[in-house]
Amino acid sequence: MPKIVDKKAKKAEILKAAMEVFARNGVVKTKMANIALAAGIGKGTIYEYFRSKEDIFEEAFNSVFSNMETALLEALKTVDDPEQKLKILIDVSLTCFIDSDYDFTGIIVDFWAEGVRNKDAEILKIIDLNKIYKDYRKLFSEILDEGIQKGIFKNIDTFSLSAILIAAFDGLTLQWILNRHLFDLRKVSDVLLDSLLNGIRK
Amino acid sequence: MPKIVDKKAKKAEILKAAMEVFARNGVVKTKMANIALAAGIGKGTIYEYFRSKEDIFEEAFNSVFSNMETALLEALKTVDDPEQKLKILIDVSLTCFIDSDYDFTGIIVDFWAEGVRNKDAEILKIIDLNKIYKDYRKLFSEILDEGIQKGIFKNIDTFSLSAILIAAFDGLTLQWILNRHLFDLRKVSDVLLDSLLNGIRK
Amino acid sequence: MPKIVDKKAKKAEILKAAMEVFARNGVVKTKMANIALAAGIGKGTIYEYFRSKEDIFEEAFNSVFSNMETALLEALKTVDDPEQKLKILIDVSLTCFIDSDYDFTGIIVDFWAEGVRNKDAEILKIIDLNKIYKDYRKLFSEILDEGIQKGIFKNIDTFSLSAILIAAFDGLTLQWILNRHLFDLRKVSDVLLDSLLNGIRK
Amino acid sequence: MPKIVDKKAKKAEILKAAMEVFARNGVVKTKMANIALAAGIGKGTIYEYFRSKEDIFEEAFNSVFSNMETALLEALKTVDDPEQKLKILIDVSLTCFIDSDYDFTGIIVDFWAEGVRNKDAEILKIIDLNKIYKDYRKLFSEILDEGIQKGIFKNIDTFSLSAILIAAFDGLTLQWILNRHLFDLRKVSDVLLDSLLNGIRK
DNA sequence: AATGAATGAGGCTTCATTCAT
DNA sequence: GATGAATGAAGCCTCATTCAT
Repeated sequence: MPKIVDKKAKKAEILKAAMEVFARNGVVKTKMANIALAAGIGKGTIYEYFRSKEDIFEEAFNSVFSNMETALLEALKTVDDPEQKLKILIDVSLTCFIDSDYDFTGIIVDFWAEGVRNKDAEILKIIDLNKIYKDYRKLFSEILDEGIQKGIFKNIDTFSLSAILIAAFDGLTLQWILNRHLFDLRKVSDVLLDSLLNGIRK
Repeated sequence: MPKIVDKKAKKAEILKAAMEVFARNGVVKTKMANIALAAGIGKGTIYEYFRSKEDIFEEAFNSVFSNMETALLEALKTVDDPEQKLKILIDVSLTCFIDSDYDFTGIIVDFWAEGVRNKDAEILKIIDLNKIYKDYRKLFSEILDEGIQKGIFKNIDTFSLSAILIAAFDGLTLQWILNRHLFDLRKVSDVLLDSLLNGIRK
Repeated sequence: MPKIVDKKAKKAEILKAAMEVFARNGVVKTKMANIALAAGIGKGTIYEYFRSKEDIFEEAFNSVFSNMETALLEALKTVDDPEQKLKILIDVSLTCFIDSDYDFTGIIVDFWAEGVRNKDAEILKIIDLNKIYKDYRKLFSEILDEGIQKGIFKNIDTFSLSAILIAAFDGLTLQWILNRHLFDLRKVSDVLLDSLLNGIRK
Repeated sequence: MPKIVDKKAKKAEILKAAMEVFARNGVVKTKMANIALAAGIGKGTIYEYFRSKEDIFEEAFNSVFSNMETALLEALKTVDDPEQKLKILIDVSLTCFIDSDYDFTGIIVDFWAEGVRNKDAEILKIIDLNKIYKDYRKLFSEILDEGIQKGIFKNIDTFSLSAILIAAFDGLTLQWILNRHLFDLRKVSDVLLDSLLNGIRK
């Protein structure tokens, strides 16, 4: 009988190793040999679990964002108040970036770079950053709409506000990545949300 | 009698060609041959003006941000009112992104990705995105401070506000890059600035 | 009590599977994994019966030609008349090519290619196409000699005639492999043999 | 000014080197490194002249057969008599095989093997052995038809005869490749043609 | 000064073979 | 005996850089 291996677990292990290397060196500069070394396996073994380097990237990408989405939707179920929902949305998003097992903030910028560059290419179907932002904006605007319906928020342009809100958090994260000692991302984010809520509360 | 060549002009020409290709294809996917073709010269000639591909990237990076800084400082001289200064700051920044001779929004994300990744490396001295953001925040916060001093603005945390403002513009630009038909970047930016000014005006 | 396996039978099974895949895809393009799959066993198991891929090829090669030789010799026993013997020789040869359980005409060309290339190498002892042709020519020329002795055939150069006869059948088979709808190999072969017999009969 | 190179000549040089290695080791077993070594250039240089290994194979293939066809058609112009034409056809064909600058009999079998295997694949358009045989048969049958029309030959099945004739020469060449000392290919070929002509002359 | 032909280090991927179970 | 997970040697190809002209 052959060695029994939990293929799923091992694949996840390799993926984790790959993402660590991606985060450290960037996707393009990451060599299959690096991933193999990081995963403690041979180069060839990677191909037992992934078809290609691009395949790894794709799975890493999907993993990050689907994990995030799952976490977001899960967390949203726990509360009912729109203001609380917004707070949760930001909190969970930040947790994904900051408190992850390993540091994958760096990888996100790479994903951005790759996603932006490939916005017209065929990879678009795989790494469709545009769709991800669309979904993310929808998540925000639905909460804002709900708040308006419930009479909590003023009658604001929820689309623009969602875009701006997401933009601000993205941008803050970027600056924070560059120098984590400069400010407490969570606190500044809270300030941002509070200012926003102050501005839109009836 | 040797051929007389304006070395500086030719170098600038090559750099411009390089940035066009960078913008179109991304830094990593850009080959020296592409740059040579775009510049209408031979591959070897590039090395008469640049030491390496990385050297070109470095100069491109510096060129973008020093040009932007020059443009910003120049424009700021023309007005006195802090609110006008903020408006100008946004306006010129956007112009750099949107209305440039050639589209270099894509290149920016590459710069981000490269800058973020190299935050700990020795290239840091060359591609020091952290410093660039620091300078940029300073530019904003000085205007905000000026407004506070002049009694126009409330007594706000100018550091955080600068960071948030820049963040929002960065993030909006990113979303806009991904789908330019989604919104008018200039208009949404105006909305953002107006909301901000409304919130901080005395 | 260890599992009892008829090693010979299983080896033959694997060989058969290998030859099917060889015939379908060519020797070089055939992977050990393909053979294992076709044989319904694990990759590792192949190595319980064969030392290497080359070993399989060698056994396949020998199997084809020794089977053919056995079949030829067996069939020759049933008749006495030289003309009938020639007819049988052709008939059985064609049967080996055409009516085999599985199509192994393709594999033959591979054998040719490999045999020709290795005519000077040490594999020569194993895949000695030259010897095979020698034996085959001998088979023909002995029948022709017998015919001459019996006064049925003219006093011809039996060596050359054997070579030419075999050559013609090989070549026809090749053309037929390339386009089986072009002609009926068996009929054209009959025509060839008839013409020959007409030419050499006393 | 850069080094001036006769690209066509160099490409031909590389192709020649490649064919020598193909002939020696077989197409599949030939590595780009072997070709580079044989051509006295670096591995990378090959790619300045050929797109891929397959491209080299294709050009080699076409070169062999188009050269042969050119030589055949050229030679046929010099004579008028159908019998002479057949003699010339055989003579030039053999010259291509035997007296070539370098030994490319081996490569032919590889081409056969490759052509036969790929008879259903997309390479078919490139290495269409079937078409080559068709053309070759046409060449023969037109001469035979001409002979019939001129009243020199009996009213024979020219298609089958062409196929058989080509087959016999192919097959003889194969046996001769395996052991060149066994017989004089040219003499046996003459014998074959003479027998044939004897059989079909009115 | 300018060039582009030449290169080889280095990357991705394949696959025959091994070996722990 | 049987297996298939693991492997690394080896192959194809790319491309930044060099250098002879």
